[in-house]
Amino acid sequence: MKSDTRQQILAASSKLFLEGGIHALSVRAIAKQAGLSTIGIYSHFNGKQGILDALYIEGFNNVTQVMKSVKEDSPKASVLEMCRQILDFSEHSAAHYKLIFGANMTEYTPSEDALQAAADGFITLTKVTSSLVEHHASLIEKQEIAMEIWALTHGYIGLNNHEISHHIDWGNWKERALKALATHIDALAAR
Amino acid sequence: MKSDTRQQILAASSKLFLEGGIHALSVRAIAKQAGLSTIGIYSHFNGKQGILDALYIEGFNNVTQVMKSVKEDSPKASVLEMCRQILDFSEHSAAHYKLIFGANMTEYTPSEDALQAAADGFITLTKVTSSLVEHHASLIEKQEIAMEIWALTHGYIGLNNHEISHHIDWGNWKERALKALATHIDALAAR
DNA sequence: TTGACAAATATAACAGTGTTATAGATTATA
DNA sequence: TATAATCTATAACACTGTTATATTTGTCAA
Repeated sequence: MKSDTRQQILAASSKLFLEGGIHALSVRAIAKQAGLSTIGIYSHFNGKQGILDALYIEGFNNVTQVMKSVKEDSPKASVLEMCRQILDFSEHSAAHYKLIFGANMTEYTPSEDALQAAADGFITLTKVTSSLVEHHASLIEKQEIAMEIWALTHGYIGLNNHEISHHIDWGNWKERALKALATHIDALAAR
Repeated sequence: MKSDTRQQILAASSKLFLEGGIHALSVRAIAKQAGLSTIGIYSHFNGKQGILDALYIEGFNNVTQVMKSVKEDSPKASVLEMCRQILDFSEHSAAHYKLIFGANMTEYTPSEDALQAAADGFITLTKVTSSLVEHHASLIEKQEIAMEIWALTHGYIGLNNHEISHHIDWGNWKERALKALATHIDALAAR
């Protein structure tokens, strides 16, 4: 098996994906872009599923890396900066964002390996948000905080991506999201 | 044009949709379920688009109706009850929920009529959440509150629908969402 | 009532989708 | 070098939404 073929297919897939999103990823388009026939997509990947898994893993690895690189002076500042990075990611890597956070709206179901990448992402998020609570807080408490930050962050992204955001005063939505997050983080401290 | 045909097609579409979600809605499946050929889907509706629009409008009308029916003793109780209803809706009418809030993840783009139903839904949400602020607050301020409540509510639903929710302690997610919403509502009052 | 025309509907055909089957080419091994 | 194994191209399959063509049904005027 030529590992070069696998790489060619992956590169072609990435190019199409970044240019046209998930819907540009037909097996014929990938094969044409790679200068090959479609059969390699089945032998080197698990068909279309394997292509999407590879991109899903890439997407989560990217956002997880971004979360890990956050270094601010205070817990609150760190969490807010991480959320800002996620908000930015949802725009700069919209195709990846839609794939990794919108899969449940489509017929794609991530593989176990892909889900592991998602779980690692949530673990990273939990580590960063954990700084908002005391060190002896239980794992469940820490995950609860992470869920709240996750929900508010991705909720704002969901609203940004929904058509009704064009019908309301949506001017500087990221600053609004961060303000809401700051409000919520302060409230967590007082809870 | 027989309006009976239109109703047959709509009834068949609804049945398939409620049983199998959006992916059960091929034009051939709809036609077979209705005991007709596919052509009526194009003449009575605008093809597949028109079917999805009709279901989208129905979905938003349903959730908007639910929001309007909330009557509690206090602004906070009313908003929380409304959010509880939305959380329930996301489970009991999962197909509708995914269609109306997940459209941007798929290739379906709602028509202008469908978007009007979505906008009406947001207006209703804003009316209910407006009770959390003073009467003389500006429309922009009221929409900002509505956005925050929208984001936190749908953010939790998004987490519930994401595969990672199976990898964390997600026990009673609705109570957790409502607790986070209560925390946020209290913080809004103090802001 | 009949015939012409319009509207509605059935069926066929088209171009696209992911996947599998078959054929052919290339590589590895004895 | 010959054979077997592996890889890849191509064809075929069943499905998708849509349009084209054919047929049936309904309407209206003479």
